[in-house]
Amino acid sequence: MSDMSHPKLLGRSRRGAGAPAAIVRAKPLHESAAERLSDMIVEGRLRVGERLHEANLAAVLEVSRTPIREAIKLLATEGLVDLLPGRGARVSGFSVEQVRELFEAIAGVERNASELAAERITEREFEKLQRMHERMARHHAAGERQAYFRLNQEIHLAIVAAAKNTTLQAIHASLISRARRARYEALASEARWIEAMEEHERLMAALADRNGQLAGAIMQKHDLGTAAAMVAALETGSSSASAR
Amino acid sequence: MSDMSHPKLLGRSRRGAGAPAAIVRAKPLHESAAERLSDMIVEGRLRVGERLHEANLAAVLEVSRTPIREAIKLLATEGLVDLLPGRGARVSGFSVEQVRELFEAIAGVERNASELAAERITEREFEKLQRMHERMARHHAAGERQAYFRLNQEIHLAIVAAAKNTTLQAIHASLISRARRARYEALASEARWIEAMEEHERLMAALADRNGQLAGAIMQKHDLGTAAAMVAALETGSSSASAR
DNA sequence: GTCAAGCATCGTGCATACAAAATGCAAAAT
DNA sequence: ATTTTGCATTTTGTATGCACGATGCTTGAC
Repeated sequence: MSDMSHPKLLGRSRRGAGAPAAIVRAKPLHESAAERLSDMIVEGRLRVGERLHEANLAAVLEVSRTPIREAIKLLATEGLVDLLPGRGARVSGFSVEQVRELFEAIAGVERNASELAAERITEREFEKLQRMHERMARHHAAGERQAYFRLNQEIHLAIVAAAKNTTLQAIHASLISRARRARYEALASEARWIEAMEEHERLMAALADRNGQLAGAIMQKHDLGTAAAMVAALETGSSSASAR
Repeated sequence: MSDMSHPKLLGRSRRGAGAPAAIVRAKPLHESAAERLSDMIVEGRLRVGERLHEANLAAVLEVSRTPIREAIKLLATEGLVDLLPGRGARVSGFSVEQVRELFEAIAGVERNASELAAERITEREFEKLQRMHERMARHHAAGERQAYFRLNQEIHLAIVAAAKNTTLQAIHASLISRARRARYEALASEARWIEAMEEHERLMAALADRNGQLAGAIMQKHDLGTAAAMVAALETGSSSASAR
């Protein structure tokens, strides 16, 4: 690497020249850098155990080392990279055991959220959820996996949002972003295609009854099932490194 | 401010001269800076809503702005400060509502942890827990609040550790560190002195029986009780700002 | 007298410079 | 041949410089 494209004196020289009234909001560089790095890791362009060389990344992303360092620190708090003291950062490996832990935690959080959601969901929110659920069911019936999975994710997020607890929501978002990687590697979990749909049906029924305990229990079981499928896929595929 | 104590060429010059085999590990500046800032916020030396002026803090902590900036970013992920885009950081306010959310989340996590702990705790761990519990009971009986609360915290941590899920443990640690501030402001919660002890007794019994569901339920109720006491204390004291 | 525009000042965000630690390699000693 | 020690190089950690945006004050117009 180490090309000669020096960021030099450019950087953020121009702005506002393009769209006039567009509130671009000018996302700080360290933020977009973090997003791009996160994608690079999730998509496997940076492989497990690989070092995050600050100067290289700075050159690739065309910023200086400062925002790169800040971005790496952020990724570290998200668990995407391990920070070695004085020896830089590496893409963190995830063992099957760690994935199991992660999904166990997600299951717990989503159970709590489901219980609270059953108590606090508004009629309006519930109707919206119901519509999403129906759309998902149609995609399921049609065998449209991509759309099905996307809606599935959205529904989980909506339920957590309905719990009306931003702290819980933040924890959930963080865990889900970590799970992205595992999902990406094990693009399987599609074996659960059918049971998962049935569980969602029952979950919706429990929410309709505003039965928190039942909704929580179903959600937890649902998540643990997803986790098991994921772990199984990772264990057979087993191209992923463990590290640590 | 802006004193003339330039860090200049000193910094991390000497090492290893003192203790020979001591693995000092040389904590990076941004890390110790984060800890010191965190303490300053928790202890109220930096008040809610107050701006974190990078140059000032750099002078006070006798480092340059760079590690200060990195530390502030870390505090932001921990929720101790709010990051205004382009306008620096402020000590985040916590409304009573936010405290309620926080403790609701803690209650959920500790319930999950208790359930898992009941399944996974080793005999050895349980015995240690039992001894801690007994010591706590003695402090309780003797009216030694400080020691009582310290052991109380340790027991909660030990139970989470016994759940054998590092992800859950990390979430818990993060939430607890946020709760520190609320606890500091409302140094009350001491009204719960008695019920809390009874709940701990029942919790230990449930763990002894390896009854996860019961242990989880007790723990959650226990935490929600603590939360209610805390919120009540904050509402009467009500010197804390809300911000947002 | 109030409000707005312009200007001075301050502060953050990013870039870059520099020093110390870590790493790798080679040469020498065993 | 293997290991160790010293040196060169790479890379991180910290400091500082610089530019643009934000903030606040002054001055002028209505």
